[in-house]
Amino acid sequence: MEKYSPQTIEKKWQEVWAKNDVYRTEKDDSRQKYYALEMFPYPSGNLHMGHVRNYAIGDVVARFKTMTGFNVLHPMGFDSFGMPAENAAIQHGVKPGDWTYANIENMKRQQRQLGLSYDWDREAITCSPDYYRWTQWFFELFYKKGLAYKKGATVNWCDTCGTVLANEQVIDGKCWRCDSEVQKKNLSQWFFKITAYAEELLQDLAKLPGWPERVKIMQENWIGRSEGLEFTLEIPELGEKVAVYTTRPDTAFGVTFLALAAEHPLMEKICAVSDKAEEIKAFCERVKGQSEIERTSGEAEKEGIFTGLYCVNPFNGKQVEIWVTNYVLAEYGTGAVMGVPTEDQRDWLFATKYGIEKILTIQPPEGELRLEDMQAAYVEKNGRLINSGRFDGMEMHKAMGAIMDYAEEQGFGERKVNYRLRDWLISRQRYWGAPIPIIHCPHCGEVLVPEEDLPVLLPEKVNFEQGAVSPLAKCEEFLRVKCPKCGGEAKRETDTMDTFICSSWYFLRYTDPHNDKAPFAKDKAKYWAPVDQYIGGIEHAILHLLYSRFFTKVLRDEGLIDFDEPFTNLLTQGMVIKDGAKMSKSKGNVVSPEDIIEKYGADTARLFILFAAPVERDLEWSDQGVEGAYRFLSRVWRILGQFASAIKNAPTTYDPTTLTGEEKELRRVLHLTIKKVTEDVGERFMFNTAISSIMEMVNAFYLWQDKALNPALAREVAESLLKLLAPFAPHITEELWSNLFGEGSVHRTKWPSYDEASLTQNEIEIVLQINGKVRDKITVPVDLDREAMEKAALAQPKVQALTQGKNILKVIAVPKKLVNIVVK
RNA sequence: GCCGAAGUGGCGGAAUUGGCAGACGCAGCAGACUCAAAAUCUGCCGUAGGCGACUACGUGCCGGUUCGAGUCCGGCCUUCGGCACCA
Repeated sequence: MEKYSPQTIEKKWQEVWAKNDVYRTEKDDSRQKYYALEMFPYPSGNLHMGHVRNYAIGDVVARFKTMTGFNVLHPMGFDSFGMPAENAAIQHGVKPGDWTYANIENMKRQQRQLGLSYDWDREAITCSPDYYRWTQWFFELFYKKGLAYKKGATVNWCDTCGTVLANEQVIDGKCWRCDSEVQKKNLSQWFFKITAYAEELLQDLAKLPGWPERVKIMQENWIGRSEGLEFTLEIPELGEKVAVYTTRPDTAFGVTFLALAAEHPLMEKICAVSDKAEEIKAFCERVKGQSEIERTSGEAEKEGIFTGLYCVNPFNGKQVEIWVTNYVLAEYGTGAVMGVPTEDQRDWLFATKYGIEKILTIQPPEGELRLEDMQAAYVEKNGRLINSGRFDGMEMHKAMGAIMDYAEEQGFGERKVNYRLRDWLISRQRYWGAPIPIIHCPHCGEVLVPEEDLPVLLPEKVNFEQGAVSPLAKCEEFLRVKCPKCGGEAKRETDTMDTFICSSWYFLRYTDPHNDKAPFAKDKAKYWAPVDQYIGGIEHAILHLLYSRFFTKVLRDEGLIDFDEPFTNLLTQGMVIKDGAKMSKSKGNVVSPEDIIEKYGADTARLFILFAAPVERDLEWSDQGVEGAYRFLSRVWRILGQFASAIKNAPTTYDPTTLTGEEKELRRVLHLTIKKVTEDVGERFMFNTAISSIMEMVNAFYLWQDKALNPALAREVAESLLKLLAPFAPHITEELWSNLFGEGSVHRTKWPSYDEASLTQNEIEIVLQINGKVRDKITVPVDLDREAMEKAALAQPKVQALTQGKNILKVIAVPKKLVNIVVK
């Protein structure tokens, strides 16, 4: 027999599969669909192990679902706009498109080497004009629906990348991609109004039982809904009112100062009348210069400056000092906060530092708080009100409602729901993105590019010079355009779109990838979408998944699709770790998938990655573990080779009752394995235990290597073994299938079912415990009842010896499991 | 600080509903085969004590519930991930 040679057989079958188009999928209303999707990659140049893990998991799901009878959609594409392509252009003079497409070709080659069951005919590449035409079309849709708008904003600016970053893309004050310090800059920017869907994005998390709880919690926290009271305080000296938002209206009588953000709109008027105007201006400038991270860091010192002005607390008429501070954010709430030192720890620290008055307004249920003894604010949410006028003595939760009622009756406040979520800043001052299809006309203002003129193509001839301005803004040929409305000279918008927009709808494009009349046909999307199983890294738990959910809801409201949520089930895979740290070039612990494939083959790489850890947990890479996976596949190769001639000549059907006892046991193990693998793959996503049970079955098969085995049973074992292993190791199983059974592909066979009757055993080993400790084991008939079990247990010599002279208090018998004798 | 996840042999991990802790694999040890090595096959492999049948201990720590706890409850500790002055 020939030796197992993955290099030869893998290449051979990949060519056969490609030639015969075996993974091509078509809409078929007579069959139930299943949409399996892995997050598409950015074409950085090479696959890493994280990709391999992602695709291996997805491929098992897709192949398993195909074998169990579903019409499976399993596509792949590339999220191919983005900065690295532009950086390559700047640094090496390569065109971003050339660089990107070369990388795509290389990564596709590596994906093909893995033997993944993709329908490549459905490939979506976001930087292709056929694709971004529709990304622009969606922008126009959002614009027409009032969900895309422009506003001046203080934005996060990354000097290295020369672009604006969304708040969500700033990590620790640094650019999420290049890691350099983020600055503040004021620019006019395009936004998508995701906040219009805040409530639904929050509520609909309940419609996602197939999502990991932790992901839903992260999204919930990100949306950050709070209920509270917004009320206004008068500033008599200015003849103005200032609004504050609070989630603790019960503390409203304890307000002793008002804290304003440095960016607050009233600042100018305050400076006009304050005799400390210069100081205040200087303070505000300094605070604005600080990065958001500096201002919001937990360690940062709370700072402020008294404006010399006062406002009036409408609840008790008390005069309240107005301060400007560094710890109040302009973007959240109203940019002004009521300061209650006794019941908010930040306010406590601030008031203590600057000697501001403190008024205690809540007493805990037990004991008495005294201001002079307090070392920190009382932040517990229970107690009764004091120093709060008519609300004195009221339980605080009741008081919240009563105080809000009062504010609404008096007309100076109203209940309000606030969200932490901010609108999505989509403008990028970059070249390598989808151009925003807007024309700025001196007469007509903002004009959408007519639909028939889409796509707005990226110009080929552009200069890439290091600098902060987008190459598009310097490209005359792109810039100059006639106004579609009046025909006069006009200028194109030069901002491009955040790449998260491209990836917010790609799963819909896969359902109808070649459509040039629409982003997708409604009937095709209706058949295939939503995605049944989405698989990807936890790092996308918020941004990508939230944006895709937002897109889905807008498209649903437009009538393009008829479902609320894009991804019915979500699987978040763990990272691939080596030597205790995530694989990365800087740490020098990278293992190249191509090297592993070259040495052991794709089947080994896939099998190891799926066997070494449960999919949701981090996976520690082990070169020796890879060896083990290779040894296992070689074992399968050898044992099936050994039985090959017997299997080929064996009858296809037989009567299992004619088997010998030992043969029946082998058949029992086989059917037990079928049951286990079916459940582990189909219901639990426990691929590691599925593989281990296949290994156990192969071990049982191995015991027969030198013995005569019923050839029909050998055939049944071989057939089922290859089918069970096929989703994990598609090449070796296809080769062996072809060798043993001739025509047809193992991947087009029906998943094996198990014979319940074969699983039953006549006898079973049960455990005998005394006081919960295992003392003996006996073999009994499987259907023995409790009473007989007790009797059998008590008759055991060892049990008798150990219970001699002791009181038997109780005997617990659990059929098929154990007997526990409680003695004293 | 808040939220979330995890903690089991030398290592990765298993134990699905409260019922034999350590499946499967890796590493290690011994043997078979071989002139020899590799490959392969077989056996052993939690800790301590014992020649041994065996005994005691053992799932991060302390307590509880239960005939019985890795699993449930209460309180801690550690590690990892996310968020972090959100009013």
